[in-house]
Amino acid sequence: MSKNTPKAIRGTQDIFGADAEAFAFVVETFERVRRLYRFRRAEFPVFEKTEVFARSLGETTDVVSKEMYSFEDRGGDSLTLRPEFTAGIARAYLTNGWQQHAPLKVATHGPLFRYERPQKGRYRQFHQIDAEIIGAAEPQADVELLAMADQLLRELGIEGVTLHLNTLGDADSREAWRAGLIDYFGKVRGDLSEDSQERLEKNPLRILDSKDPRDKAFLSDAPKIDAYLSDEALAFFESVTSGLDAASVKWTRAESLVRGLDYYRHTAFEFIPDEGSAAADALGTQSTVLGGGRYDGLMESLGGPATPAVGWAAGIERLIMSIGEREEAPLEAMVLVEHDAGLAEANRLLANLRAGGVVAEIMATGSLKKRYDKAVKQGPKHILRVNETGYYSISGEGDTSRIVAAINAETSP
RNA sequence: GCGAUCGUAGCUCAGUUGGUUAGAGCGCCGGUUUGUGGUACCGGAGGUCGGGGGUUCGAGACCCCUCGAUCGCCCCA
Repeated sequence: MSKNTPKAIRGTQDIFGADAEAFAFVVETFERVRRLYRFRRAEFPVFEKTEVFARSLGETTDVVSKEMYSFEDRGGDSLTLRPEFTAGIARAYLTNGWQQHAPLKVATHGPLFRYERPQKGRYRQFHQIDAEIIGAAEPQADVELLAMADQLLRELGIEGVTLHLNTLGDADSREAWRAGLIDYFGKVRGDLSEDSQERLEKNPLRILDSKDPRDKAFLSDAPKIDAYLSDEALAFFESVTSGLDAASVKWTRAESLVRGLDYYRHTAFEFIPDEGSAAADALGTQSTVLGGGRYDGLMESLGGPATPAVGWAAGIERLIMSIGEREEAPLEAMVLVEHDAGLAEANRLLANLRAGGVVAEIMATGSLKKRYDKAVKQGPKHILRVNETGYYSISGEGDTSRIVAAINAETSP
Protein backbone atom coordinates (compact mmCIF):
# COMPACT_ATOMS: atom_id res chain seq x y z
CA MET A 1 0.00 0.00 0.00
CA SER A 2 1.32 3.36 -0.95
CA LYS A 3 1.87 5.75 1.92
CA ASN A 4 -0.37 8.33 0.32
CA THR A 5 -3.35 5.99 0.16
CA PRO A 6 -5.93 7.44 2.54
CA LYS A 7 -6.71 5.26 5.53
CA ALA A 8 -10.10 4.48 6.99
CA ILE A 9 -11.37 6.75 9.73
CA ARG A 10 -10.55 5.53 13.22
CA GLY A 11 -13.32 3.45 14.69
CA THR A 12 -14.93 2.66 11.36
CA GLN A 13 -15.00 -0.79 9.81
CA ASP A 14 -15.23 -2.34 6.39
CA ILE A 15 -17.41 -5.37 6.92
CA PHE A 16 -16.85 -8.24 4.54
CA GLY A 17 -17.16 -11.99 4.09
CA ALA A 18 -18.45 -14.08 6.97
CA ASP A 19 -18.95 -11.01 9.18
CA ALA A 20 -20.97 -9.29 6.50
CA GLU A 21 -23.09 -12.43 6.13
CA ALA A 22 -23.68 -12.38 9.88
CA PHE A 23 -24.64 -8.71 9.66
CA ALA A 24 -27.21 -9.51 6.99
CA PHE A 25 -28.48 -12.44 9.03
CA VAL A 26 -29.09 -10.17 12.02
CA VAL A 27 -30.97 -7.61 9.95
CA GLU A 28 -33.00 -10.25 8.11
CA THR A 29 -33.95 -11.98 11.34
CA PHE A 30 -34.91 -8.66 12.91
CA GLU A 31 -37.08 -7.83 9.90
CA ARG A 32 -38.85 -11.17 10.12
CA VAL A 33 -39.49 -10.99 13.86
CA ARG A 34 -40.57 -7.35 13.74
CA ARG A 35 -43.29 -8.29 11.26
CA LEU A 36 -44.56 -10.99 13.60
CA TYR A 37 -45.13 -8.31 16.22
CA ARG A 38 -46.51 -5.83 13.69
CA PHE A 39 -43.81 -3.23 14.19
CA ARG A 40 -43.85 -0.84 11.25
CA ARG A 41 -40.70 -0.26 9.31
CA ALA A 42 -39.32 3.28 9.24
CA GLU A 43 -36.22 5.07 8.03
CA PHE A 44 -34.87 8.21 9.63
CA PRO A 45 -32.24 10.82 8.77
CA VAL A 46 -28.71 10.06 9.82
CA PHE A 47 -28.34 13.66 10.97
CA GLU A 48 -30.56 16.05 12.85
CA LYS A 49 -30.32 19.51 14.31
CA THR A 50 -27.92 19.31 17.23
CA GLU A 51 -30.65 20.45 19.63
CA VAL A 52 -32.66 17.27 18.97
CA PHE A 53 -30.00 15.34 20.87
CA ALA A 54 -28.83 18.10 23.19
CA ARG A 55 -32.33 18.69 24.55
CA SER A 56 -33.44 15.07 24.80
CA LEU A 57 -30.25 13.52 26.17
CA GLY A 58 -29.31 16.50 28.33
CA GLU A 59 -26.51 18.99 27.74
CA THR A 60 -24.36 17.61 30.51
CA THR A 61 -24.36 13.96 29.51
CA ASP A 62 -21.10 12.56 28.17
CA VAL A 63 -22.75 11.70 24.87
CA VAL A 64 -23.75 15.29 24.23
CA SER A 65 -20.83 17.09 25.84
CA LYS A 66 -18.00 15.12 24.28
CA GLU A 67 -19.08 12.26 22.04
CA MET A 68 -21.17 13.78 19.27
CA TYR A 69 -20.10 14.37 15.71
CA SER A 70 -21.43 17.91 15.37
CA PHE A 71 -20.70 20.37 12.61
CA GLU A 72 -21.98 23.51 11.05
CA ASP A 73 -23.48 23.12 7.59
CA ARG A 74 -23.15 25.68 4.83
CA GLY A 75 -26.27 27.44 6.00
CA GLY A 76 -24.82 27.93 9.47
CA ASP A 77 -27.03 25.39 11.28
CA SER A 78 -25.48 23.13 13.87
CA LEU A 79 -26.11 19.54 12.84
CA THR A 80 -25.16 16.25 14.48
CA LEU A 81 -24.74 12.71 13.20
CA ARG A 82 -27.19 10.69 15.27
CA PRO A 83 -25.55 9.10 18.35
CA GLU A 84 -28.72 7.10 19.07
CA PHE A 85 -32.10 6.44 17.49
CA THR A 86 -34.61 7.43 20.12
CA ALA A 87 -34.29 11.22 19.96
CA GLY A 88 -34.65 11.32 16.18
CA ILE A 89 -37.65 9.01 16.26
CA ALA A 90 -39.27 11.20 18.90
CA ARG A 91 -38.64 14.26 16.74
CA ALA A 92 -40.19 12.50 13.73
CA TYR A 93 -43.21 11.48 15.80
CA LEU A 94 -43.82 15.09 16.81
CA THR A 95 -43.07 16.81 13.51
CA ASN A 96 -45.06 14.37 11.37
CA GLY A 97 -48.16 14.25 13.51
CA TRP A 98 -47.79 10.56 14.15
CA GLN A 99 -50.00 10.93 17.21
CA GLN A 100 -52.69 9.81 14.76
CA HIS A 101 -51.03 6.38 14.67
CA ALA A 102 -50.65 6.03 18.43
CA PRO A 103 -49.87 3.67 19.88
CA LEU A 104 -47.20 3.48 17.21
CA LYS A 105 -44.90 0.51 16.96
CA VAL A 106 -41.82 1.29 14.83
CA ALA A 107 -38.66 -0.59 13.98
CA THR A 108 -35.56 0.68 12.24
CA HIS A 109 -31.87 -0.03 11.89
CA GLY A 110 -28.80 1.71 10.61
CA PRO A 111 -25.54 3.45 11.50
CA LEU A 112 -24.96 5.62 14.54
CA PHE A 113 -21.97 7.77 15.41
CA ARG A 114 -20.17 8.43 18.63
CA TYR A 115 -16.73 9.94 19.12
CA GLU A 116 -15.40 7.35 21.55
CA ARG A 117 -12.22 5.37 22.06
CA PRO A 118 -12.67 2.20 19.97
CA GLN A 119 -12.44 -1.11 21.80
CA LYS A 120 -13.95 -4.55 21.68
CA GLY A 121 -17.53 -4.22 20.42
CA ARG A 122 -17.45 -0.42 20.21
CA TYR A 123 -16.86 1.69 17.17
CA ARG A 124 -17.24 5.30 16.18
CA GLN A 125 -19.61 4.29 13.47
CA PHE A 126 -21.64 1.40 14.78
CA HIS A 127 -24.95 -0.15 13.85
CA GLN A 128 -28.08 -0.91 15.78
CA ILE A 129 -31.45 -2.43 15.34
CA ASP A 130 -34.12 -0.53 17.22
CA ALA A 131 -37.75 -0.97 18.26
CA GLU A 132 -40.02 1.56 19.92
CA ILE A 133 -43.63 1.75 21.06
CA ILE A 134 -44.75 5.36 21.30
CA GLY A 135 -47.95 6.57 22.89
CA ALA A 136 -48.62 3.52 25.03
CA ALA A 137 -48.67 4.01 28.78
CA GLU A 138 -49.64 0.46 29.72
CA PRO A 139 -47.23 -2.15 31.02
CA GLN A 140 -48.51 -4.41 28.25
CA ALA A 141 -46.39 -2.38 25.83
CA ASP A 142 -43.27 -3.14 27.88
CA VAL A 143 -44.17 -6.81 27.91
CA GLU A 144 -44.69 -6.99 24.17
CA LEU A 145 -41.48 -5.12 23.46
CA LEU A 146 -39.48 -7.39 25.72
CA ALA A 147 -41.10 -10.53 24.34
CA MET A 148 -40.03 -9.40 20.89
CA ALA A 149 -36.46 -8.81 22.04
CA ASP A 150 -36.38 -12.20 23.69
CA GLN A 151 -37.69 -13.98 20.61
CA LEU A 152 -35.23 -12.13 18.40
CA LEU A 153 -32.25 -13.24 20.48
CA ARG A 154 -33.48 -16.80 20.43
CA GLU A 155 -34.02 -16.79 16.69
CA LEU A 156 -30.52 -15.43 16.27
CA GLY A 157 -29.33 -18.49 18.15
CA ILE A 158 -27.79 -16.51 20.99
CA GLU A 159 -27.56 -18.68 24.10
CA GLY A 160 -26.77 -17.86 27.71
CA VAL A 161 -28.14 -14.34 27.70
CA THR A 162 -30.50 -13.22 30.46
CA LEU A 163 -32.91 -10.31 30.72
CA HIS A 164 -31.85 -8.09 33.62
CA LEU A 165 -34.83 -6.05 34.69
CA ASN A 166 -35.34 -3.10 36.99
CA THR A 167 -37.73 -0.25 37.56
CA LEU A 168 -36.75 3.35 38.09
CA GLY A 169 -40.25 4.21 39.22
CA ASP A 170 -42.24 7.22 38.11
CA ALA A 171 -40.75 10.71 38.14
CA ASP A 172 -41.40 11.23 41.86
CA SER A 173 -40.10 7.80 42.89
CA ARG A 174 -37.00 8.29 40.82
CA GLU A 175 -36.29 11.71 42.30
CA ALA A 176 -36.79 10.48 45.86
CA TRP A 177 -34.48 7.53 45.25
CA ARG A 178 -31.90 9.79 43.71
CA ALA A 179 -32.04 12.08 46.74
CA GLY A 180 -31.70 9.08 49.03
CA LEU A 181 -28.62 7.89 47.18
CA ILE A 182 -27.00 11.33 47.27
CA ASP A 183 -27.64 11.48 50.99
CA TYR A 184 -26.26 7.98 51.59
CA PHE A 185 -23.17 8.27 49.43
CA GLY A 186 -22.59 11.90 50.46
CA LYS A 187 -21.90 10.75 54.02
CA VAL A 188 -19.04 8.51 52.87
CA ARG A 189 -17.94 10.73 50.05
CA GLY A 190 -14.28 10.79 51.05
CA ASP A 191 -14.06 6.99 50.90
CA LEU A 192 -15.49 6.69 47.40
CA SER A 193 -13.41 6.43 44.23
CA GLU A 194 -12.60 9.66 42.40
CA ASP A 195 -14.95 8.63 39.61
CA SER A 196 -17.81 8.08 42.01
CA GLN A 197 -17.21 11.36 43.80
CA GLU A 198 -17.77 12.97 40.45
CA ARG A 199 -20.78 10.74 39.77
CA LEU A 200 -22.26 11.94 43.04
CA GLU A 201 -22.65 15.35 41.39
CA LYS A 202 -23.53 14.34 37.85
CA ASN A 203 -25.12 10.93 37.95
CA PRO A 204 -25.48 9.39 41.42
CA LEU A 205 -27.42 6.35 40.17
CA ARG A 206 -24.32 5.27 38.28
CA ILE A 207 -22.37 4.72 41.49
CA LEU A 208 -24.46 1.58 41.89
CA ASP A 209 -22.72 -0.23 39.06
CA SER A 210 -19.22 1.00 39.83
CA LYS A 211 -16.50 -1.59 39.44
CA ASP A 212 -14.15 0.09 41.90
CA PRO A 213 -13.62 -1.98 45.08
CA ARG A 214 -13.63 1.20 47.17
CA ASP A 215 -17.22 1.81 46.07
CA LYS A 216 -18.37 -1.78 46.21
CA ALA A 217 -18.03 -1.82 50.00
CA PHE A 218 -20.92 0.62 50.26
CA LEU A 219 -23.20 -0.80 47.60
CA SER A 220 -24.98 -3.54 49.50
CA ASP A 221 -26.34 -1.09 52.11
CA ALA A 222 -27.26 1.59 49.59
CA PRO A 223 -30.93 2.62 49.43
CA LYS A 224 -33.03 0.46 47.11
CA ILE A 225 -35.54 1.83 44.62
CA ASP A 226 -38.21 -0.45 46.07
CA ALA A 227 -38.32 1.65 49.24
CA TYR A 228 -39.24 4.73 47.20
CA LEU A 229 -41.73 3.26 44.74
CA SER A 230 -45.20 4.71 44.76
CA ASP A 231 -48.11 2.26 44.76
CA GLU A 232 -48.72 3.02 41.11
CA ALA A 233 -45.09 2.49 40.17
CA LEU A 234 -44.98 -0.79 42.05
CA ALA A 235 -48.20 -1.98 40.41
CA PHE A 236 -46.77 -1.07 37.02
CA PHE A 237 -43.64 -3.07 37.62
CA GLU A 238 -45.61 -6.05 38.86
CA SER A 239 -47.75 -5.98 35.74
CA VAL A 240 -44.63 -6.06 33.62
CA THR A 241 -43.09 -8.98 35.48
CA SER A 242 -46.27 -11.02 35.54
CA GLY A 243 -46.74 -10.38 31.84
CA LEU A 244 -43.22 -11.58 31.15
CA ASP A 245 -43.82 -14.69 33.20
CA ALA A 246 -47.01 -15.41 31.27
CA ALA A 247 -45.13 -14.98 28.00
CA SER A 248 -42.36 -17.21 29.38
CA VAL A 249 -39.71 -14.59 29.02
CA LYS A 250 -37.06 -15.40 31.60
CA TRP A 251 -35.81 -12.46 33.61
CA THR A 252 -33.86 -11.59 36.71
CA ARG A 253 -34.21 -8.59 38.99
CA ALA A 254 -31.27 -6.22 38.75
CA GLU A 255 -31.66 -3.58 41.45
CA SER A 256 -28.55 -1.67 40.42
CA LEU A 257 -29.44 -1.50 36.73
CA VAL A 258 -29.95 2.19 35.97
CA ARG A 259 -30.07 4.56 33.03
CA GLY A 260 -27.82 7.54 32.68
CA LEU A 261 -30.33 9.65 30.82
CA ASP A 262 -32.92 11.57 32.77
CA TYR A 263 -35.85 10.84 30.52
CA TYR A 264 -36.09 7.19 31.54
CA ARG A 265 -38.93 6.11 33.84
CA HIS A 266 -40.21 2.79 35.13
CA THR A 267 -38.87 -0.17 33.21
CA ALA A 268 -35.15 -0.40 32.49
CA PHE A 269 -33.59 -3.52 31.11
CA GLU A 270 -30.56 -5.09 29.49
CA PHE A 271 -29.92 -8.50 28.03
CA ILE A 272 -26.56 -9.55 29.44
CA PRO A 273 -24.58 -12.77 28.83
CA ASP A 274 -24.38 -15.09 31.83
CA GLU A 275 -20.97 -15.30 33.42
CA GLY A 276 -18.80 -17.96 31.82
CA SER A 277 -21.05 -18.30 28.77
CA ALA A 278 -19.66 -18.31 25.25
CA ALA A 279 -21.38 -14.99 24.60
CA ALA A 280 -19.69 -13.43 27.63
CA ASP A 281 -16.27 -14.53 26.35
CA ALA A 282 -17.02 -13.18 22.90
CA LEU A 283 -18.09 -9.79 24.17
CA GLY A 284 -15.39 -8.93 26.69
CA THR A 285 -16.39 -6.08 28.95
CA GLN A 286 -18.96 -4.69 26.55
CA SER A 287 -21.45 -7.08 27.96
CA THR A 288 -24.82 -5.60 27.14
CA VAL A 289 -26.18 -7.02 23.92
CA LEU A 290 -29.55 -5.28 23.93
CA GLY A 291 -30.83 -2.57 26.22
CA GLY A 292 -33.63 -0.09 26.67
CA GLY A 293 -36.43 1.13 28.83
CA ARG A 294 -39.41 3.38 29.21
CA TYR A 295 -38.87 7.03 28.44
CA ASP A 296 -42.06 8.81 29.37
CA GLY A 297 -40.20 12.10 29.87
CA LEU A 298 -38.63 12.45 26.45
CA MET A 299 -41.33 14.00 24.28
CA GLU A 300 -41.76 16.93 26.64
CA SER A 301 -38.06 17.73 26.49
CA LEU A 302 -38.56 18.27 22.76
CA GLY A 303 -41.51 20.57 23.33
CA GLY A 304 -44.17 17.97 22.63
CA PRO A 305 -47.11 16.81 24.72
CA ALA A 306 -46.48 14.29 27.48
CA THR A 307 -46.23 11.00 25.60
CA PRO A 308 -45.43 7.65 27.15
CA ALA A 309 -43.04 5.40 25.23
CA VAL A 310 -40.78 2.37 25.55
CA GLY A 311 -38.00 1.12 23.34
CA TRP A 312 -34.81 -0.81 22.98
CA ALA A 313 -31.77 -0.96 20.78
CA ALA A 314 -29.17 -3.63 20.16
CA GLY A 315 -25.71 -3.23 18.69
CA ILE A 316 -25.43 -5.29 15.53
CA GLU A 317 -21.66 -5.66 15.96
CA ARG A 318 -22.18 -7.15 19.41
CA LEU A 319 -24.90 -9.47 18.18
CA ILE A 320 -22.49 -10.64 15.48
CA MET A 321 -19.83 -11.39 18.08
CA SER A 322 -22.37 -13.45 19.98
CA ILE A 323 -23.51 -15.53 17.03
CA GLY A 324 -20.14 -15.99 15.34
CA GLU A 325 -19.45 -16.05 11.65
CA ARG A 326 -21.89 -17.11 8.97
CA GLU A 327 -21.14 -18.99 5.81
CA GLU A 328 -21.68 -17.43 2.44
CA ALA A 329 -24.14 -19.18 0.14
CA PRO A 330 -22.55 -22.42 -1.13
CA LEU A 331 -21.74 -22.59 -4.82
CA GLU A 332 -24.03 -25.07 -6.56
CA ALA A 333 -22.89 -24.88 -10.14
CA MET A 334 -19.58 -23.76 -11.63
CA VAL A 335 -19.69 -23.24 -15.37
CA LEU A 336 -16.21 -24.08 -16.59
CA VAL A 337 -15.37 -22.73 -20.03
CA GLU A 338 -12.67 -24.95 -21.52
CA HIS A 339 -12.44 -23.01 -24.74
CA ASP A 340 -13.13 -19.32 -25.35
CA ALA A 341 -15.41 -20.23 -28.26
CA GLY A 342 -17.85 -21.59 -25.68
CA LEU A 343 -18.22 -18.28 -23.84
CA ALA A 344 -21.56 -17.36 -25.38
CA GLU A 345 -23.03 -20.74 -24.52
CA ALA A 346 -21.65 -20.41 -21.01
CA ASN A 347 -23.41 -17.07 -20.54
CA ARG A 348 -26.67 -18.58 -21.77
CA LEU A 349 -26.25 -21.40 -19.25
CA LEU A 350 -25.48 -19.00 -16.43
CA ALA A 351 -28.54 -16.89 -17.13
CA ASN A 352 -30.74 -19.99 -17.10
CA LEU A 353 -29.18 -21.35 -13.92
CA ARG A 354 -29.59 -18.13 -12.01
CA ALA A 355 -33.11 -17.58 -13.32
CA GLY A 356 -33.84 -21.07 -12.00
CA GLY A 357 -32.58 -20.14 -8.53
CA VAL A 358 -29.28 -21.99 -8.79
CA VAL A 359 -26.25 -20.34 -7.17
CA ALA A 360 -23.84 -20.25 -10.10
CA GLU A 361 -20.42 -18.91 -11.08
CA ILE A 362 -18.31 -18.91 -14.21
CA MET A 363 -14.63 -19.76 -14.61
CA ALA A 364 -13.16 -18.69 -17.93
CA THR A 365 -9.67 -17.26 -17.44
CA GLY A 366 -6.17 -18.70 -17.32
CA SER A 367 -4.84 -21.96 -18.64
CA LEU A 368 -7.09 -24.99 -18.67
CA LYS A 369 -5.32 -26.41 -15.65
CA LYS A 370 -5.66 -23.13 -13.74
CA ARG A 371 -9.33 -23.00 -14.57
CA TYR A 372 -9.93 -26.39 -13.06
CA ASP A 373 -7.68 -25.66 -10.09
CA LYS A 374 -9.43 -22.43 -9.27
CA ALA A 375 -12.86 -23.89 -9.93
CA VAL A 376 -12.26 -26.78 -7.55
CA LYS A 377 -10.98 -24.47 -4.82
CA GLN A 378 -14.33 -22.73 -4.71
CA GLY A 379 -15.93 -26.00 -3.71
CA PRO A 380 -18.78 -26.17 -6.22
CA LYS A 381 -21.28 -29.01 -5.86
CA HIS A 382 -21.23 -29.48 -9.62
CA ILE A 383 -19.06 -28.41 -12.53
CA LEU A 384 -20.71 -27.84 -15.91
CA ARG A 385 -18.16 -28.23 -18.68
CA VAL A 386 -18.38 -26.12 -21.79
CA ASN A 387 -16.03 -26.52 -24.74
CA GLU A 388 -15.95 -25.01 -28.23
CA THR A 389 -19.05 -26.97 -29.24
CA GLY A 390 -21.01 -25.93 -26.13
CA TYR A 391 -22.12 -27.57 -22.90
CA TYR A 392 -21.27 -31.25 -22.82
CA SER A 393 -21.26 -32.69 -19.31
CA ILE A 394 -21.90 -32.20 -15.62
CA SER A 395 -19.92 -33.68 -12.78
CA GLY A 396 -20.27 -33.87 -9.02
CA GLU A 397 -22.37 -35.88 -6.63
CA GLY A 398 -25.91 -35.33 -5.46
CA ASP A 399 -29.17 -34.20 -6.94
CA THR A 400 -28.79 -32.39 -10.25
CA SER A 401 -32.45 -32.09 -11.19
CA ARG A 402 -32.72 -28.33 -10.65
CA ILE A 403 -29.54 -27.75 -12.60
CA VAL A 404 -30.54 -30.00 -15.47
CA ALA A 405 -33.92 -28.31 -15.65
CA ALA A 406 -32.21 -24.92 -15.85
CA ILE A 407 -29.82 -26.14 -18.55
CA ASN A 408 -32.69 -27.31 -20.69
CA ALA A 409 -34.91 -24.32 -20.11
CA GLU A 410 -35.83 -22.17 -23.07
CA THR A 411 -33.54 -19.17 -23.32
CA SER A 412 -35.43 -16.16 -22.09
CA PRO A 413 -36.00 -13.55 -24.81
C1' G B 1 -10.02 12.16 28.16
C1' C B 2 -6.63 8.16 30.94
C1' G B 3 -3.67 3.35 30.95
C1' A B 4 -1.33 -1.17 28.85
C1' U B 5 0.37 -4.03 24.65
C1' C B 6 1.41 -3.89 19.56
C1' G B 7 2.39 -1.89 13.92
C1' U B 8 7.87 -6.16 9.04
C1' A B 9 5.05 -8.76 1.64
C1' G B 10 -2.05 -9.14 -0.19
C1' C B 11 -2.73 -12.53 4.67
C1' U B 12 -0.37 -15.06 9.22
C1' C B 13 4.30 -14.30 11.13
C1' A B 14 10.13 -14.96 11.82
C1' G B 15 14.15 -11.54 12.00
C1' U B 16 19.33 -13.78 17.75
C1' U B 17 22.97 -8.53 22.74
C1' G B 18 22.16 -2.78 16.70
C1' G B 19 26.27 -5.34 11.71
C1' U B 20 26.55 -6.96 4.26
C1' U B 21 21.76 -7.27 -1.06
C1' A B 22 15.07 -8.07 5.13
C1' G B 23 13.05 -14.07 5.19
C1' A B 24 9.20 -18.28 5.56
C1' G B 25 4.30 -20.31 4.90
C1' C B 26 -0.22 -19.27 2.53
C1' G B 27 -2.21 -16.42 -1.53
C1' C B 28 -1.24 -14.38 -6.58
C1' C B 29 1.17 -14.94 -11.74
C1' G B 30 3.94 -18.29 -15.15
C1' G B 31 5.69 -23.27 -16.08
C1' U B 32 6.73 -28.88 -15.45
C1' U B 33 4.47 -33.60 -13.79
C1' U B 34 -0.62 -35.80 -13.83
C1' G B 35 -5.84 -39.21 -16.41
C1' U B 36 -8.46 -31.97 -19.26
C1' G B 37 -10.45 -31.65 -11.37
C1' G B 38 -8.06 -31.31 -5.17
C1' U B 39 -1.20 -33.82 -5.93
C1' A B 40 4.07 -32.79 -6.21
C1' C B 41 7.93 -29.79 -8.09
C1' C B 42 10.41 -25.29 -10.60
C1' G B 43 10.35 -20.14 -11.38
C1' G B 44 8.37 -15.01 -10.85
C1' A B 45 6.08 -10.57 -9.13
C1' G B 46 5.27 -8.13 -4.56
C1' G B 47 8.40 -4.57 1.37
C1' U B 48 11.02 3.24 1.28
C1' C B 49 10.04 -2.62 8.08
C1' G B 50 2.90 2.65 9.91
C1' G B 51 4.81 8.02 9.41
C1' G B 52 8.41 11.89 11.12
C1' G B 53 12.63 13.26 13.88
C1' G B 54 16.97 11.64 16.87
C1' U B 55 21.29 8.50 18.90
C1' U B 56 25.24 5.68 16.17
C1' C B 57 30.59 4.34 11.75
C1' G B 58 25.99 1.52 11.11
C1' A B 59 18.77 1.22 13.13
C1' G B 60 13.48 -3.36 11.29
C1' A B 61 15.71 -3.49 16.34
C1' C B 62 17.46 1.89 20.86
C1' C B 63 15.10 7.14 22.28
C1' C B 64 11.22 11.08 21.34
C1' C B 65 6.86 12.66 18.68
C1' U B 66 2.76 11.25 15.73
C1' C B 67 -1.00 8.04 13.35
C1' G B 68 -3.40 3.46 13.77
C1' A B 69 -4.80 -1.46 15.92
C1' U B 70 -6.03 -4.36 20.20
C1' C B 71 -7.62 -4.75 25.33
C1' G B 72 -9.11 -2.18 29.79
C1' C B 73 -10.99 2.71 32.64
C1' C B 74 -14.66 6.66 31.99
C1' C B 75 -19.21 6.48 29.40
C1' C B 76 -22.23 3.43 26.83
C1' A B 77 -25.42 -0.61 22.46
